[in-house]
Amino acid sequence: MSTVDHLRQVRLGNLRTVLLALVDRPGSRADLAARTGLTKATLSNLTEPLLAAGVLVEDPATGAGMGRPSKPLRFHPDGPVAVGAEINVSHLAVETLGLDGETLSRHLVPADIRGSSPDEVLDRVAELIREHTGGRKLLGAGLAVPGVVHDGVVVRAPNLPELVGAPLAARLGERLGLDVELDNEANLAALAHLWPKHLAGEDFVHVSADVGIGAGVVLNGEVYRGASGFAGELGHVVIERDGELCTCGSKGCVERYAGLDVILREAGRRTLDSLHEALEAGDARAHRAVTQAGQALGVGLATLMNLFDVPTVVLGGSYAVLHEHLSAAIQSEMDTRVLAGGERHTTLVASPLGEFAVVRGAAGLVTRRAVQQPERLFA
Amino acid sequence: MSTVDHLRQVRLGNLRTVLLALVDRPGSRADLAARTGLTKATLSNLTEPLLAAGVLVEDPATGAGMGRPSKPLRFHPDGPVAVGAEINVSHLAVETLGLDGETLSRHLVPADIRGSSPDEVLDRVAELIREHTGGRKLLGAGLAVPGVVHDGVVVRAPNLPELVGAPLAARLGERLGLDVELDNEANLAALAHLWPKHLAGEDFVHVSADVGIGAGVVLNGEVYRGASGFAGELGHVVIERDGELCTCGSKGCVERYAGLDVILREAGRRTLDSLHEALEAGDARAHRAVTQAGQALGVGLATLMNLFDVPTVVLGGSYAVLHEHLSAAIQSEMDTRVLAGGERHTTLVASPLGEFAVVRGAAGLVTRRAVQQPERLFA
DNA sequence: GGACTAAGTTCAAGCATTGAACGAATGAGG
DNA sequence: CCTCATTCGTTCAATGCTTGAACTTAGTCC
Repeated sequence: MSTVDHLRQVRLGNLRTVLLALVDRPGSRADLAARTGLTKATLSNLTEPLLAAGVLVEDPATGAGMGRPSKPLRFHPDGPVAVGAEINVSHLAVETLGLDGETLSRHLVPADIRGSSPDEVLDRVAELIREHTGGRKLLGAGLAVPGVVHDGVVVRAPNLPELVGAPLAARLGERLGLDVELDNEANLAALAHLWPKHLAGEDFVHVSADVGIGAGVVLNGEVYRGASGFAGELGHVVIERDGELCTCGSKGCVERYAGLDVILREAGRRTLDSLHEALEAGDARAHRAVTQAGQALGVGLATLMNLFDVPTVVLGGSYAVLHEHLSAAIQSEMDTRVLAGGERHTTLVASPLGEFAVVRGAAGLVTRRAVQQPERLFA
Repeated sequence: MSTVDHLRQVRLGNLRTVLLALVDRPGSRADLAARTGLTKATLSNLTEPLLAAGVLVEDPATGAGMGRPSKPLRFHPDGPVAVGAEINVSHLAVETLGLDGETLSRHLVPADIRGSSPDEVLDRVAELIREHTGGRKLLGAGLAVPGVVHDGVVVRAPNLPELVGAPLAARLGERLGLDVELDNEANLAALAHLWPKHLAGEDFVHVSADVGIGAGVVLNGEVYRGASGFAGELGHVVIERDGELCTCGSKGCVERYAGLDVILREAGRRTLDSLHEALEAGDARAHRAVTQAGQALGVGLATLMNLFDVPTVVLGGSYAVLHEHLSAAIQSEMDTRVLAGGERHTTLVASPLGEFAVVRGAAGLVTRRAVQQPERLFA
């Protein structure tokens, strides 16, 4: 720690507070001072370099009352942006996100990834990113994969085993000349519900079924990843100790009863769309399949909630599509199995984000870091 | 924030760092400067008021080499101390703990609490505390109860329902004229393995069976309590969705298979001691009972580890007593059911703390807060 | 006894925030 | 049109923390 490092930390902390307030909504220096608890003097001082760096812009004065009109500050529309990318079994996706939380562009392209080498996949991802972010200054990239990630490397990916072991973050970083952060799709889908806008509170679990079942756990406003990235493996919560054998080696895992493949098979359908149509048409077999899955998922979620004590469950991915037909069974199991103290409720909601939740989270990883480590904005 | 509050925060933060270093072990100003990264000048400055307040003492110079001999600083043996108390179904306990982590006294008295009113119980606790802390300056008290705590109130206590709803922390505080912190015995037993000494790393679960089964979860060096204090309810993790009905309303909870009462019943024994003797003597029925419990507990723990991703499980309470006969079954279930990536291991150890883990944790709550909020030491 | 070494203290310098005073820009009222 | 009230934004001296270098102290080594 050099002489002034401590003071510098204070400044960076205040800068973070100001940026967080601006993510919430634009505001004049005086308004931001009131909202952050800092003084007007400090706000002038802190925002000056951000304006100079082109991160913020000053809007023309708005004279909507007495006194000198304020000049609201907001993120510069041509300022630096973040890009998120998603690698999945059957598609690639990219999204560009501004610091203000606005989506600038999003694209999803079908792609059969299975069998491709990591380098082939990364080439396509890099191309896709370059294609859709031309000209903008990039803060960095977030990359989502369907697997467990630790230290920038995929350590488990039952559905895309080719990716295991390769330093994807570093390799994509080389291709793009950017910092790249790699994370699990479940964690990123959860992050998308937390940043840049709180869509489900500060404590919740986001559950989705795409290939396996993944839960992204948000505790105290932070995605919880565990000591080695394996946290939130809801798919391998045991609900029947002597139940069906799972690919993971255990028995009776939730995934064997509530995985999307199981639901489709039991319902006698090939695709999620076809299943959804059948449900809307009142097909009994489809309803039975979904109800059974909901019950299994509800048992697993009840266990999760008794361990994590989070009040809210967000259904995402395929579960969000099915939620009208799925929620009752889940809720019923949770109601009887989650410990309740007094007025405690468990809330079950469907994600308002569509199929772009994961990429949005990937991009959010980057904008969030930029705000939390504001020194990066001046680089 | 007033003018100098930011600077004061820096100072308090440094004070905390220094105190943490001293909890680790005593040291001279120069040594502490090296360990904390602060300068000798700052260390002189920070420790001066602590010496003046009688929190620290300066030992006589130790001339063990060249140069001016150092005068090690350590916590004053007559300085302020913390007291912990435990209310349980069949006993009360108190422990006095110094800031240096040394136990000054500990007492456990059998007591049948069931049926007593909260005020009666608190009277006895207060008397016990006064009796065993005479003359020492107290930093505060920690109080452990076998139940879920939220905001200083017990909100669930299946085994001591009388305590539910009463503001125990405030009431004991009035009696003693001290700040009192209330917490769950499972959380406090876990804390005792974390503070003042790390006995099991920064991430672990402490599991104990006294009446129910409680898990204290430590994530990133902090006890995780959840949004409303219900976190870590391992006893109500479901291992058989259609299993035995539990008092909580659910079915197939771990507690119905691995609770101490179940083990004793299945083993045909009345007390833990008698069970232990039978196990040592090679009694087959006792071994079967313990093995079955271990299997059930192992399934629940595997689920917990797949959700929290902590590397270590500490067996405490009755489980610690039985661990030689219990561990194999638990470990076997965990080995097949916990997801593993590469070199990941799950470590299962017995708590080195005896029956005083809970009170020690209760007292630790107070010394820990004193170190983390050093301004309290000057009050 | 003198040189050497390391511990602890003193002190001017540096720096982010603050609050008060000040300047700027507008609306209200006569 | 002019003045006053009002609010926004800037300037500036003061504050109090850590720092590093210089200094003092208290021992060992030869």
